[in-house]
Amino acid sequence: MPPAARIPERPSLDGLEEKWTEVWQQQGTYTFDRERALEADRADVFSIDTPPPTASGSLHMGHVFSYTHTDCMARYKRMQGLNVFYPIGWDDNGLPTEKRVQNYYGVRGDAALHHDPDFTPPFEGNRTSTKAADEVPISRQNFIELCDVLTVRDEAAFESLFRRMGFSLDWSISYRTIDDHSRATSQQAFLRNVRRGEAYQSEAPGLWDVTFQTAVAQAELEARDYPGHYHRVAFHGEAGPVHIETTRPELIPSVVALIAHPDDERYAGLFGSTVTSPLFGVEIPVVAHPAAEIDKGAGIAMCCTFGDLTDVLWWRELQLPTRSIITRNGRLQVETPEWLAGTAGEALYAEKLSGATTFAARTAIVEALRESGDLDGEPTPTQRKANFYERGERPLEIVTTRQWYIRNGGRDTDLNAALVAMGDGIAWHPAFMQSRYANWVAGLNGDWLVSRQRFFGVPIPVWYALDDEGEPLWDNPILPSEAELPVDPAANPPAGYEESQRGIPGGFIGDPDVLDTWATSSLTPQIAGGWRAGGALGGDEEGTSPLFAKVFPMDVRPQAHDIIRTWLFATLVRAYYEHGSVPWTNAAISGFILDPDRKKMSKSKGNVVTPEDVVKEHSADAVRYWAASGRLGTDAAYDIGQMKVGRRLAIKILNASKFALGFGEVSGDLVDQVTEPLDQAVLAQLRTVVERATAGFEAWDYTRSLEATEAFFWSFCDDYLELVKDRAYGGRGEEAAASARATLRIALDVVLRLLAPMLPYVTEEVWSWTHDGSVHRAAWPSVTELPEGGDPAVLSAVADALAAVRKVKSEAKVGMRAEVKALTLSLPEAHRDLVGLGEDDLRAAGRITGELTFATGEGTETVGRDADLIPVEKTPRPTA
RNA sequence: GGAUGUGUAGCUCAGUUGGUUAGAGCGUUCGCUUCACACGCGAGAGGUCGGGGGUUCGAGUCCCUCCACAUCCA
Repeated sequence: MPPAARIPERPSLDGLEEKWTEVWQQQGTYTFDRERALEADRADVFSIDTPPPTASGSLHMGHVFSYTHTDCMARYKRMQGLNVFYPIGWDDNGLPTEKRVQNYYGVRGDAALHHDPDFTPPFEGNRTSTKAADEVPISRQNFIELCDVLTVRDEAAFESLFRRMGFSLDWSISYRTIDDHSRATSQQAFLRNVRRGEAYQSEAPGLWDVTFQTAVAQAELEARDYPGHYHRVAFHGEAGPVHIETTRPELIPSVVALIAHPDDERYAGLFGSTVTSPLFGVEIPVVAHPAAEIDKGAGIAMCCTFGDLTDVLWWRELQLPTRSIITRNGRLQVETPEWLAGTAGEALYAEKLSGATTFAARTAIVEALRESGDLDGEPTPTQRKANFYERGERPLEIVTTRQWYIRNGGRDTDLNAALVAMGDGIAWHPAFMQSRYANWVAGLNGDWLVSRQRFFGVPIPVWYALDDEGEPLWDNPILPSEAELPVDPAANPPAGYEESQRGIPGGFIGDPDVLDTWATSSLTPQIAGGWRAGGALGGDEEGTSPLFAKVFPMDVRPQAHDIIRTWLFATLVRAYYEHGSVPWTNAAISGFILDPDRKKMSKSKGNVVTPEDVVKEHSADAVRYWAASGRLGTDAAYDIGQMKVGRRLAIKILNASKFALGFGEVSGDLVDQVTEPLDQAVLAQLRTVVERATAGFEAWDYTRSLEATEAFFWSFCDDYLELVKDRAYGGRGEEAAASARATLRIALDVVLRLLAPMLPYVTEEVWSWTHDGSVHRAAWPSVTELPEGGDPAVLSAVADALAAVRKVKSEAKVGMRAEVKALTLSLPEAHRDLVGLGEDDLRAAGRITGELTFATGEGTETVGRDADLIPVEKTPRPTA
């Protein structure tokens, strides 16, 4: 079909997204070529460790922003001829999903309940109450089933948006972090960590969220201001009372020492002596430790097991006894602690503290302190920093539990240094992001806690044998073989046991916990790449898929900077252990989206806009244009204006292309037909544009590439197209017309390809008018396809002259169609011959019908004067 | 308090190793029905480059210092 027949009468952006999304899917435009990858070198593949979005409800502009950045690079690499491996995953396991399921269905997981095969949830997204008390407790398995249902539904909505945005993902390579393959991969990696000693279990005090009833890792912490009161409380020493100030008087029953700074002369005399606690009369030592802050409160602190992380530090370094009273549900333990037996406070504990919340216990203790006279003055309000789980609303408690850890350099300086050094094996975009990484790793102070007391996660693949007393043999966990994976120790017995032996002496128990979400998502390169064969990549191989070596280490990890400490770091740790290499050779770090007031967009601030509406209103190309205007590492403003600019650019591409292709057929070798100096000049300019656009992408700076092409395209439309219009219509003979038509076709062909990574829809539409294949599979433009020679200065000189003509008309307030009967152009000496080379085009574009004289002017500007203008006769508008 | 980044026109941003008169888009003002496009076209106004000091023949760019903002970590 000739182009003329394919070009629509009135080109429009409407419907392009539906049309091309469908075509791309049918034709497998973005399909990774597995066979080719297996036969070719690793360098033939460009593999992307796509961030799996958390499928917990809604997408935000940050997704659209960051995924567009990656997609621009993916499309560039594809046009460079690389076999692009661009999988898509969904991070559906973990607490966000559980919370969403809890709220959506009005249910709560309860490990003590049994599976109900006929269970119907009480609500379906129509819940009016959000009170925990109104949630129906259901079994672990029922809860997981609901998680599965809802995540699949959410993922479908995500997919629809991602397709509409034109992300060139290979939808046939997909995974969910909770699917069989991901669970097996995660468990396999964890078991290898266990067998090599990189993972271990430990019973230790750790941060605990009493709302979610789960342990929390350092990376999930958030320090927040939390209001409280300082209580000045007297401890009793031989030489009189010692006053401490505490915000947590309810922990007085668990006090194990009073601690002051070794240089603090106020307390020097007390070090080595003992005091007794108020109300309870427990004898405790007064000791020195440099972590005590001289200028904080009274300068002497009570160390409890455990009020905060400093208590843990003192307890460990000073080898203090353990007197824990806070339990996993955040309440004080019911039994009166043994160290209080026979004390004055034994009755107080039994009557007022047993099973109390920390809040109630505080009230009871303060009241008792008042009565006993140990409270000095009234409590004074204070703001203190308290540790919160990032998704929690109550301060974390510290509870001693048995948990699994993966060594991450937090307790081992050699390992720490090795992991920091791993950052050198990655090209960071932008480079300064590496210091954020190094900073975080160097500041770690504990290993990575991976046990989570939750439901919708990858089960820790471990059982424990029970001795004759029914006590677990913690030190010899029973591990499954890799062939058995995935396993669920809570549902199935280990090899050699019957399910009937669960929980009875001589039998076994399963580890009840699941792995931290990051412990699975830190393996996305392995999951997507087939480190453990199977899954999305298919294949019946055992062990590792042969494809893995062709995609790993991957070429790029795209992500935002807030999760360098979590996702990026964790992925590095796992690759270091399993492969001794970096997981990817580039890290492309996107910034955040800020609202017009420069505040980070977030749900809690209520300033979130939904991408679905934005895309519908402005078009995918327009939204992509906005996103591509944001450089890696730079926070960007949510800017509708920029989207409108993008939309205008897309429409301009449609209209200018229709025009440029509409002058008639071209045939034969186009390059040979370019004979006019002005035409050679525009192609010479275009050579520079190709170089700059390519250099931009090579430096991971798609924005620079876009700017270079866009600037060329606008002046191409405003100046070149106007200049050659008349000639292209045939105004000066067939050969001169052919030169213009060939040039327009050549230039458009190049420009469309240069813009294709950012504006996939409009470029594909226009490309289809003159080509059969997809522009997204076309070769990235090269300077060698453009004719050599040509002087770009010819075009700029003629364009300057045309601008001078326009200015004359504009200042005379006449239309651009006004005829010029006479004009003098004052211009730099060097421009005169250049303008002469395009004088006929200049005359046509400027409607210069009379005498045109040139004068040598000062400076570099071209100025028109002594103009004799004849305005166009205004024909009366037909009255309607 | 520490780390990292940012500060250029009313707004959003470019400005590569120091080198003519600091650029673009949006917005604004004026003008134009121009046979691809009024979702368009043309022309204009608008900046002591956060403050101060220094190096240099020359600084938006390099050094010092201060200020403000942002993110992460204490």
